[in-house]
Amino acid sequence: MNLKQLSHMLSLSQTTVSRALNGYPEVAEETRRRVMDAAKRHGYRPNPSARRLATGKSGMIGYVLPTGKAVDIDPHFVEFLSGLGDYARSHELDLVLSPADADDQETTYRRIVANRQVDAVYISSPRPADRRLALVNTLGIPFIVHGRSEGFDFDYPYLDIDNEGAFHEAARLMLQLGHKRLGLINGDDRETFAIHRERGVRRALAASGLALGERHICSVTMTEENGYRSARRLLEQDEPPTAIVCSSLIMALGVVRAVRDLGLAIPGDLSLVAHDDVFPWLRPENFPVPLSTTRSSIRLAGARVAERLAARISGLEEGARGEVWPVDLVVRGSVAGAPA
Amino acid sequence: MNLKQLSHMLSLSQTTVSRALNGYPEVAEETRRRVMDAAKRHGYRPNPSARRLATGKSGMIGYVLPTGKAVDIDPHFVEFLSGLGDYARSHELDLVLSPADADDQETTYRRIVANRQVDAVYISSPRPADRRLALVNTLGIPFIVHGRSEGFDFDYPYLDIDNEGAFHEAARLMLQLGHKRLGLINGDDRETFAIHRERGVRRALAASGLALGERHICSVTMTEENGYRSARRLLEQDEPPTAIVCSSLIMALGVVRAVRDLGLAIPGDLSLVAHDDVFPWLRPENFPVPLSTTRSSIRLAGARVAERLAARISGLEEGARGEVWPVDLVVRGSVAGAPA
DNA sequence: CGAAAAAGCCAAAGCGCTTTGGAAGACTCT
DNA sequence: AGAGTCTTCCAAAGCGCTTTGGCTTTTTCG
Repeated sequence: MNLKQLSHMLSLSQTTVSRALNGYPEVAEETRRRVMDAAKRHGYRPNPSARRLATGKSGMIGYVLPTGKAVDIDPHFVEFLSGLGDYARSHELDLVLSPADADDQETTYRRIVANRQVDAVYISSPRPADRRLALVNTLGIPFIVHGRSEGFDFDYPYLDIDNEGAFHEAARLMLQLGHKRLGLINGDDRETFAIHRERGVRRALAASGLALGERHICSVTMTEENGYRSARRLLEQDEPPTAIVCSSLIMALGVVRAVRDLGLAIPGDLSLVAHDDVFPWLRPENFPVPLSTTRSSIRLAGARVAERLAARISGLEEGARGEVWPVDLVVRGSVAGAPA
Repeated sequence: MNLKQLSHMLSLSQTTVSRALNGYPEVAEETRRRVMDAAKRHGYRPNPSARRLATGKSGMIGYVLPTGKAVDIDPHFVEFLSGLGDYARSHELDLVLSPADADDQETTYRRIVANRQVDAVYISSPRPADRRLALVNTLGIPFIVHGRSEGFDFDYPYLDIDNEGAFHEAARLMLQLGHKRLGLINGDDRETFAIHRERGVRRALAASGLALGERHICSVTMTEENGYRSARRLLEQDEPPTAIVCSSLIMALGVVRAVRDLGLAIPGDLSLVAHDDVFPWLRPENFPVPLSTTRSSIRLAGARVAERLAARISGLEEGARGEVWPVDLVVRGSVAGAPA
């Protein structure tokens, strides 16, 4: 059932039927009703390919997926996706993932924009002066960044959590408990979120006249194994930290294992806080010692990004609005006063 | 730069240029070269929307993503996606995720097929007599199932691992080590993979004249917490199992925690084997006691599914070929002889 | 050498929608 | 009543590609 058939059986022109369906004003109310009614009754749905060709709009949002033999997709992605999908579903938005060589995403961005394959894109895990950001900005496709970049002379729309504030609070808590030597097990410090977190910790320390030495920072991809290695590196030096702030629950697993291997105890010998993106399958309260966390649901962020993308596509949102969500600090059993 | 312009500057008809580019035979070799050359030089790329409208082919593969407030996307998905994307990239295939109400995916399948939004789809986590499978089968869109269903009177193309064989081997190993009481911590037993795994364990036990009682089976969604609860349930009964086979590494984390909470030891009091889908961020060799696993890379499966989908789209693969991958049994420190 | 077959190219008709530029009729206003 | 203004609808022109059917020109072969 296509427009031609439908308009023919209504004895109307395609023009009128099309306008009636798309809510244009120049069609009589009664006619519109007739059309809408017939469309529903016959289950007419405009062919998206045709509509796309005519309008250039696709009704889809895009994401360029970096891939490669050595590239692992972040497990956070799936949670973000849950939220995104949840919103997108209720608005009949589809998401197209365009896999790209991790080292050459530009080609892919250019392609999907030139081809008008999607109406908007989102960018995640941005770095300072991220080239993708500059690119989509000049390409002129609506977009939203999940996270933040730095060092641009233009503003851009983003959704981020207050990473600096969160880690500032976490570190401050440790300091208040009397800890003097803090360790930071961070994610890849080429990404802005990690930079912000480190900044937060440094700021808290500075306020107490302390500093964060190079040997008290680890910056690694967030795997259990790296959590373990980092913890050992931190804890096996002279004057090891008595408190650690860690960028992910998965790494925290490794930290806990290392602590145990070293014959230490949490929170007796080491206080631990980790960032929790709220995975359904791994919960901080279920750690051997319930884990204190800075918590922010990445899933909600996904939903919000979808919502804002939809708003941008339909012109409801404009400009470079940045949105920063506060982060909860949830204190559980894994923190205590500094050992004597 | 579109076809019209390109053909005009070559003084050829659109027909010829189109044919030259798409490898049709009725064009002279020299002409084809000229065309290809000019196309490359001017960076001509056919507009996919137009091509779609004309051919009905979209160059994308689809996946219907079940969503909902209470629906969690499986973390395995992201690994599968890595593989899929890796292959898709090299073939300029995009993946479109169509979010659907988890309780009504049929509408979405019908939509993407009717709209010809994608050339093929894949289905994951199938259940016995899975309705999605029957649906896409009748809708006539090329598809591949990742996993298997059961109870249909038609065959279908799939890629699955030998879940039954894997868990049969795992259980047999336990039996050979003298264990008499086995526990199974399985995934959701409405899904075929879980059924197959249970079947494998039962078969191994039966061969030794043993059976798997209801109280020795847990069937739960695969979270750390459920792993913990299941392990406690199994281990706190009279005559608890001395060996457990577990369906995922994530649950195994919970099992390990439970064992520790109960003051037991692995492998002294309990032998443990879990299935490993090969996540980059959680590795069995890094468990407190290196974990024995049945191992199969879900990422490779993703790549293979993409490959086969591409083959189906281009007509290279036909029929209902099923492909079952063997599973490695990797023995590490977490298994030992049954306690006296 | 002439007829038949093959090779090489093209004009034009779709694919199914949106949108432009009117046109006809109804209504308002002087 | 006639001019001007809305209102409501329509024919037709795209959007950029593929594909059908046909038309020349060249090659093949008895």
